Amino acid sequence: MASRRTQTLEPESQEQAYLQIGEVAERTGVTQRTLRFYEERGLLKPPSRLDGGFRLYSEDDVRRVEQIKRLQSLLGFTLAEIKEMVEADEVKMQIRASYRKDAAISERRAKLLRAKEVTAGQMAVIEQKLAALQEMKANLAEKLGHYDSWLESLAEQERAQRA
Amino acid sequence: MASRRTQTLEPESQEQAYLQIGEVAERTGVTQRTLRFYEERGLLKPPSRLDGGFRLYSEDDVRRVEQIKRLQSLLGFTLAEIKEMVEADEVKMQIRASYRKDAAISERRAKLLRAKEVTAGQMAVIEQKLAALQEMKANLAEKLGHYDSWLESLAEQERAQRA
DNA sequence: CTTAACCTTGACGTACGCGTTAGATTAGGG
DNA sequence: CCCTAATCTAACGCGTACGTCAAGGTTAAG
Repeated sequence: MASRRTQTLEPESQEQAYLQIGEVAERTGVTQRTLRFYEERGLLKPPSRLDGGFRLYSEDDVRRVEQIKRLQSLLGFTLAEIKEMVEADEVKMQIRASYRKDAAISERRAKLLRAKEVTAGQMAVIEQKLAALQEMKANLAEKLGHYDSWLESLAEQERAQRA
Repeated sequence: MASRRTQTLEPESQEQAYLQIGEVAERTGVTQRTLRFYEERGLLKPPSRLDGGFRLYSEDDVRRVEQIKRLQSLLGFTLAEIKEMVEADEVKMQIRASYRKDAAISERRAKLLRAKEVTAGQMAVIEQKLAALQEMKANLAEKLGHYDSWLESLAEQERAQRA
């Protein structure tokens, strides 16, 4: 049994600890197919590769996959919508990377404003969903109250009957 | 031009104002195909029919369709999940209908407890989503704060440069 | 009674989000 | 060097949630 799995692929000195696709799949709970699919659809940037062609993911990639799963399963966004959101994050990363660079101030401000705009849009979507959820929660709470009062009245009937 | 559309189909005396499928589609924003599809999948109970076979929907049906749309588009539930939820509502309706009937008290209590259980389950799901959404909102708010402070520091740089 | 608007039941088509082989290649312990 | 687990690409399959004809039947205004 040639059980492999160098899992961290030797974090030489203190470079990134790269992960192969199987590890990422295990840690995130999605399948390898799904990871390749997300790459196809542009949700994950093409990861670096080992000489043989094996994909090498970073911890950032893992975090992104987890974010995708949250957006998808908990909030019901489509992959297309999620792609827009992660692309906004990309912009943010780029800005952070070029922050100390010598880009023109007006250009940097424009980028920042754009990033802020996109984030505000995401915020609006989320607040809309929040409001809808809170309304539903209130409705359910009301129903639960009804059930309880009905149950109470049943109990009363029972006491009356036993008398 | 024989333009039709009796829309309310004569609310004789004060019986229900029935709607044909086209009206329901228009009011709810879904297609007729979707309404028939929901019926196939058990999300809408088979509506009454006109002698010719035309479907006749009630206002309750309209409300149900709107509820389905909310659950689907805002929260990303599948039709299967939504079916469970509307079936819980059916149970509630049945209970309300048989409330004055002479079913055994223990049986009615069992039904009520079951309905309460199901509703509590829905509540749990919603609270989970609420928590996730609030966390995301907090994250986005933090990002927005970062952007603002960056923009401020840019403005400061600009003032220093002009001096 | 005609006719336009509306409805009916199939039945096939489609976009999304992966699942599932199949066949070849690579990695690394023994 | 060999063996086997792990990964690769390519391609077809599948369940969900409808869209989109096709070929008629029904309703109501004129």
